[in-house]
Amino acid sequence: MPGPPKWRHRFQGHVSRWTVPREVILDLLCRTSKHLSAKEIYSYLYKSHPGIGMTTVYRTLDLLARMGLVTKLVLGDGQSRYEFKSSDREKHHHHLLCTKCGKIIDYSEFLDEELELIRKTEKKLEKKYNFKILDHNIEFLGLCEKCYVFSEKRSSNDS
Amino acid sequence: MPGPPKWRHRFQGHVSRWTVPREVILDLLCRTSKHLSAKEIYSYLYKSHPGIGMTTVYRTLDLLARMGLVTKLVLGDGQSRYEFKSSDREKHHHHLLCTKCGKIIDYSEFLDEELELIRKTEKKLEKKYNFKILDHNIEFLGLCEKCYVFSEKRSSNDS
DNA sequence: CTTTTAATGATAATGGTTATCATTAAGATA
DNA sequence: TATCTTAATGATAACCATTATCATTAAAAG
Ligand SMILES: [Mn+2]
Ligand SMILES: [Mn+2]
Ligand SMILES: [Zn+2]
Ligand SMILES: [Zn+2]
Repeated sequence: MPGPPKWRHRFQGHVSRWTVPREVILDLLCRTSKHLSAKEIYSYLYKSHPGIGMTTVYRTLDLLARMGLVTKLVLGDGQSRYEFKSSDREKHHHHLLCTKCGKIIDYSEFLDEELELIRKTEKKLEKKYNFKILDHNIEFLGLCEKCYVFSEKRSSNDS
Repeated sequence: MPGPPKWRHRFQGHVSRWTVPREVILDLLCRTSKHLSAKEIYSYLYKSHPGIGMTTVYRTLDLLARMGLVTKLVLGDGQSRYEFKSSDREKHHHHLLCTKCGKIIDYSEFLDEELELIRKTEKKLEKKYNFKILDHNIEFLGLCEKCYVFSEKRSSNDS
């Protein structure tokens, strides 16, 4: 337990020991806005903590996800990605996903209306399907700016 | 090309040959409302067409997805799932996903308001992020009826 | 029917994730 | 602070969905 156990209090009731890998992985995720894969996290931490193994990265990410501190994104590119899940509503966001290059854009504008409708829909769905709704995913798929202009050039050349 | 080539016309411009595996896989998907994995499709077809290999199932599903006839669902349970994507708007739907048992519920009620808001949001996002939106995913995560009552029993026993 | 070659399918390879298990170290105790 | 208990770790192997290879097959054109 070297350094200030910045996140220890969060672990009450979830696990019995607050360890270096857990501190460091959570700390990395809360400092970045990127959507990191396990391997990327491993590679990044290797510089400062070469002792941490891949297995522990996976186990810790799974733990953090179960605790609700981290969101696991499964986007179909072969590896899961993880992002810190801030508790304050300001940072709640949804995603734009480029199906060509994999780019991920967070957006949090226009959410007020969106979330209001979601609440209403959730209530109706919970009642109709006897389903306890705990979270939602909203993502828009398409082409980012770069990929779009590229595909336009191609289709004009293919004439 | 045994039997009526029910789907052949759809392939114009996409591929040069309309084959038995393609016909049979697409036919299976359009007849079921389930969300089938590649292995499930392979197993099912094995009864009537033992010659079709797993590789072809994967290749065909990928083709159908690129053609827009099928939707690929990546839900994080280790295998992708596929469902027929009807062109008529009546059958457009979103999903309720049970994070405990993996159950998938299609819902198409309450979509009018939802889709209207989506259109508006899409326009704003396309403008702001120079992003060409082609599709959307909306899913609600939680516990299905069975898994919810089970978790309630457990927590009351744990007192 | 013959030809062309897109498409197939048996097989091996890939790669992300998980299971094993001996070792380590967090936190409790004295 | 030194010692103890055992949760947690990490090296390694195993798992398994998906993809790559390549010889063979069969759509469909002539
Ligand atoms: Mn994000
Ligand atoms: Mn569905
Ligand atoms: Zn892109
Ligand atoms: Zn369930």
